[in-house]
Amino acid sequence: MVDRVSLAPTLRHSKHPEALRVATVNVNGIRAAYRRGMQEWLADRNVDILCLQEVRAPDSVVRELLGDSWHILHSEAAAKGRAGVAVASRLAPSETREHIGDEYFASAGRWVEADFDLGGSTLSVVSAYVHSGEAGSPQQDDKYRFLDLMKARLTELRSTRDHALVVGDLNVGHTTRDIRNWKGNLKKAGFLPEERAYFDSFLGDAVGWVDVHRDLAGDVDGPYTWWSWRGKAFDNDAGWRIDYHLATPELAAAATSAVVDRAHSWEARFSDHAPLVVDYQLLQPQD
Amino acid sequence: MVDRVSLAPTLRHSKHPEALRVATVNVNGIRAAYRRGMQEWLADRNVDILCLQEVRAPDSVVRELLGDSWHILHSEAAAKGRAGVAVASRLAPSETREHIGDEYFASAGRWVEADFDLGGSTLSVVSAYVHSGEAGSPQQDDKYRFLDLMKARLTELRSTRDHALVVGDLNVGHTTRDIRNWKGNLKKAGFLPEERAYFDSFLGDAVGWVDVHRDLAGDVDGPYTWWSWRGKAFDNDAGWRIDYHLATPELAAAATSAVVDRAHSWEARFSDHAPLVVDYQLLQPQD
DNA sequence: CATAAAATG
DNA sequence: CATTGTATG
Repeated sequence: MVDRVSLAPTLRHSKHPEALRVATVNVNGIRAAYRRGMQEWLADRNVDILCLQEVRAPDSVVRELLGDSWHILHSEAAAKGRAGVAVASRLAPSETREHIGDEYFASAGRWVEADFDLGGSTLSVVSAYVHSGEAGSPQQDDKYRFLDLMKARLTELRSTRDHALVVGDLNVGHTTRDIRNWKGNLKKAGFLPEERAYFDSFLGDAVGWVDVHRDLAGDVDGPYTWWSWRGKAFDNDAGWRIDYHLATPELAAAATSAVVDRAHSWEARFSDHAPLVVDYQLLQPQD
Repeated sequence: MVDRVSLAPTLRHSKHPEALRVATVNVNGIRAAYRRGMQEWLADRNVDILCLQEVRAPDSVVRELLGDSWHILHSEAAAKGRAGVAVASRLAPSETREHIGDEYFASAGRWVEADFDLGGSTLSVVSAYVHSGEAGSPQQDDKYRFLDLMKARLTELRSTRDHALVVGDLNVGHTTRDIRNWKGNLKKAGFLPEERAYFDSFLGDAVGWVDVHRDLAGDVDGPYTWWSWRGKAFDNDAGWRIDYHLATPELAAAATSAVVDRAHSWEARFSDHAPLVVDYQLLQPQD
C-alpha cells in the first residue's frame, strides 16, 4: 500500500489531502483549449496528476500555458501539430519513458509513462492516445499494432508495478453502454468487434486491469466522454465513452469517485472530449 | 461621349442617376469580407460597377454572397482559394474576356474585362490583380511578365475603345507620395524602381492613361488603400496606395470624386485593402 | 465541425 | 497578421 508520510506534502494537492486526484483529458489542441477556458477548469479542480492527449503544440508552448507549478512530461509527435501526450504532476516523477514499442511508434506522441516514488512502492501513470483509425484507412492497421503493444505493456506493468494507472483517449468504446448510438456504429472505427475484443482482454483475468469509471458508474448508459462537434451531439448527449482510467486492482479499489466534467461553472466545453476526474483514496484511515 | 438615354435606366444606380459609380476593392477572401461587414458597406454605397480582387472563393459562393441583383463576371484561379477577380454590374456586359496573355496566365484569376454597351459607344471595364511578387521570389518574374502584358493591353485598349477603365490591386506604388514609409521600402516588392517605371509608361504620352485618384487627390501623401494587418499600421495610416483607377483621358476628365472608404459607419475594415470609389459624370448637362 | 500547419500575401 | 485549402480527427 502507498505510504502515508511520503505522499502527504508532495504528490497530493493541499485542498483534498486525503485523496490523489488524477484527471485525463484529450484537449484537442492545448492552445485552443486554453482559449476556450481550460485554465478556469484546472483552477477549479485541484488536480494532482493531469494527463493530456492531443496536446498538438510544441513543448515550449505547453510549459508556458501550464505554468511553473507543474512537472511536465511531454512526448511530442514528429509531425508538428499532431497527437502529443503529457503527464503533468505536482511531484517530480522518479522515472519516465516516452514511448511504446519499436522505432515505428517512437515519435508518435501517443504514450508516456511517469513513475512516482511513494516511499517503498511505485505508482506508474501512463497517458495514452490510441489512434482514431478510421475503418479502411491505413491508420486502422496502426491502431491494431498499437493496441497489440498496449496489451503487452499492460501485462508487463501489471506484473512489475505496485500500482499502475493507464489513462487517456483509447478511442474504443467497450460495450453497448459506451456509445449512445451503438447500433449505428457497429462498422465504425471505435466500436468494431476486433477493437472491443482488446478491451475484453485488458480487463480479463489474464491481464487483470479494471475500468475504474465503469466500476464506479455501474451498469448505466455512458457516462460519455466525447461528443462530436457536429450538430447537437453534445446537447443531446449523443456521445461515446472512449476516455478511460484503467487501474491495477488494488488501486482501482481505492477509487472513490469518477466524474466526467461535462460542464460546470466554467462556460462551454474546451474540447470535444470532457475531462474524466478520478479520486484515489490512497491513505488508510489510521485512527 | 456616352449617350444619355441608354445609360439612364440600366447601368446607373437609381440613387445617384447623374453619375456612374465604380468601386474597386481587394476583398482578401470574399467570405471573410462578408463575415466582417462587406455587405453593410455595399448597401451604403450604391455602387454601379463593383470590381473585386482576391475573391478567393468558388463561383457559386460569390453568386450566393452578392445575390441576384448583380450580373457577375468572375475569373477564378486554377489554384483553389487563390486570387480571383470579378466585375459585378447592374447592367449585363455586352462582351467579356477572362484573361490576358497566353496559356501561362490563362487561369491566373488576375484579369477580367467587361464591355458595356452605352448605345453607340463602348465602355470597357477591367478588374486586375497584379502579383505581389516578393523581391527575389519566382513570383517576381511572373509579376514583370504580367506587367508587360498589361502594358500591351493598356495600349491596345486605349487605341480601340471609346472609354476604358482598368481598376484593381496593381501591387505597385508609383511615387514617393504613394507609400508612407517609402525610404524603407525602396528594395521591397511594390516600390522597386523597375516596377514604378511601368507606371511611368502607363501614364506617359505613348500609352496615355490617367491615374484618376491621384489626379483628383492632388499632390498629397496617399491617400493610401492598403495597410498591413500587422501592428498598428492601419491606426497610424502607415499604408500604401496600390489600388488604382486607370482611365482613358476623356473618361478620367469626367471623374468628379475619388474616395477611399477607409472607415465609415460600418465598423471595422473588412479587408486589408479599402475600397476606392470613383464617380464618373457621364452625362452632359443638357439644359 | 474543429484543430494545426502550410503557402501566400 | 490574415486568408485559404489540406490532413486529421
